Amino acid sequence: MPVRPSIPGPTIKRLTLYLREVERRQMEGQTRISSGELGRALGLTDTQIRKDLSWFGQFGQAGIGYLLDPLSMRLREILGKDRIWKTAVVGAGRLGQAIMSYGPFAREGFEVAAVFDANPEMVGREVAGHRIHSMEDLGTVVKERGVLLGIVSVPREAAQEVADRLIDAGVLGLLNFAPVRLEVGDRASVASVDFSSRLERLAFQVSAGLKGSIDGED
Amino acid sequence: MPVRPSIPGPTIKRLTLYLREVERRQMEGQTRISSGELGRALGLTDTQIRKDLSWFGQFGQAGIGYLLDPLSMRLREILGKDRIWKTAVVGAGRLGQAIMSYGPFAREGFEVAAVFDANPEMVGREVAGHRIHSMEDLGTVVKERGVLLGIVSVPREAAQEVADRLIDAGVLGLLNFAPVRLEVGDRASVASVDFSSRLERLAFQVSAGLKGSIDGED
DNA sequence: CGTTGTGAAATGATTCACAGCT
DNA sequence: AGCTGTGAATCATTTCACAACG
Repeated sequence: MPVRPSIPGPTIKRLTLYLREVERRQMEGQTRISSGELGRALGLTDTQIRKDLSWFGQFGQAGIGYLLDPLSMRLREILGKDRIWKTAVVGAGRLGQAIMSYGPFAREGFEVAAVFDANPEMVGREVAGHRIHSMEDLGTVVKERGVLLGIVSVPREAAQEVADRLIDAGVLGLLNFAPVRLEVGDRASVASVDFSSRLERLAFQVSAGLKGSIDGED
Repeated sequence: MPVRPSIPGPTIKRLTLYLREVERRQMEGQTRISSGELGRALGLTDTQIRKDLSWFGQFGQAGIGYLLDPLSMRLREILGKDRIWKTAVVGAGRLGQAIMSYGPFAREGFEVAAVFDANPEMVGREVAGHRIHSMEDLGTVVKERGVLLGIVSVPREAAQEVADRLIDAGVLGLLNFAPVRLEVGDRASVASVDFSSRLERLAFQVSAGLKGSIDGED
């Protein structure tokens, strides 16, 4: 993985979108695509796409475009999707359940390897094919199964402690759904999904009369 | 709402975090805060916070900091949280249910005013205190109840059609959970929560050995 | 020709540095 | 002394413009 200067965050985000679109088109039997066509599908400019890809070498053919097979393979490799990521879901409430049963999850190279919940009534039950473990077993189960990523879907108050325990057990990355900043120092990577911040920003956009998609962030 | 030049997207995102932190401290009885203290809590610099706030006038007191009461009031006003936003949830699967029963939702000025699902077995049932309506009734119910925001928690394939129907019914903003770009032209505002893109970016961060929080986007 | 790849220019956002208020 | 508000400088990202290629 030759990544000399550091790749812009926004580029990484778009790479995930390229891969998704490319894979969809592969399934439909398409074999090539130009940066212009891909851009139209995703609401981006052709230049942006070529610039993003140029960070990782040259995969296109001038006058033709990109072949989908090598492109998707390279994107998977860049994004670390050429392996299976074992994840632990902590918090088996409605959100945790929604995440576990999210269809694309498994197909996209992520495996729910363990599920934990603090509620004694949940422990032992099965949700979406996964047996729920007690929080007390978190350390041992996470280590035993070689879990690398943790999904934090617990209430705000419990999030930091869950993060600490996951990291102590050897987890390298956390996906945080709680509305707090997790303090992890340099012990792990953190990404957040902040549902209510997003909703608030939507309300702002509407108030301000801004129309169209305004993602980019978060 | 005096907003002359256009406010940076990242600023708006941070404003939602400021408001959240300020409100928490208000509940704890605190009455003032400096940009430095707020920054420390949120992992941001003091300068950044002052610059963000400066887009909306001057609320601070040199030598003292910011008074929490006027600050939170002004932030709510800026973000459009000085009113109740009626929302419709379309798709009452596990994700839709998780959203509806999300505690902070109501407290934060958003009201679930209607819920719809395409599955006939769901229609008529109650989830988290909300009666599920048939998709056929979407247009009439949304209009009747004056719904302004739509939450799209349906499978990818159905998302665009749901978006179109919500917009036709008068909805001004969409919060999209499906992994597609919704095409809305200038008929509405869209914000997306892209769970799998986030997870993929987390995997990338871990592969690349990048530590610490890396949000910002999405 | 249509399309890629990429330096150079333009735009956007953050950080610096400091004047000014309490 | 402690802190805000802000223009100027820096840094990051996007867009432009165009040479090179099939």
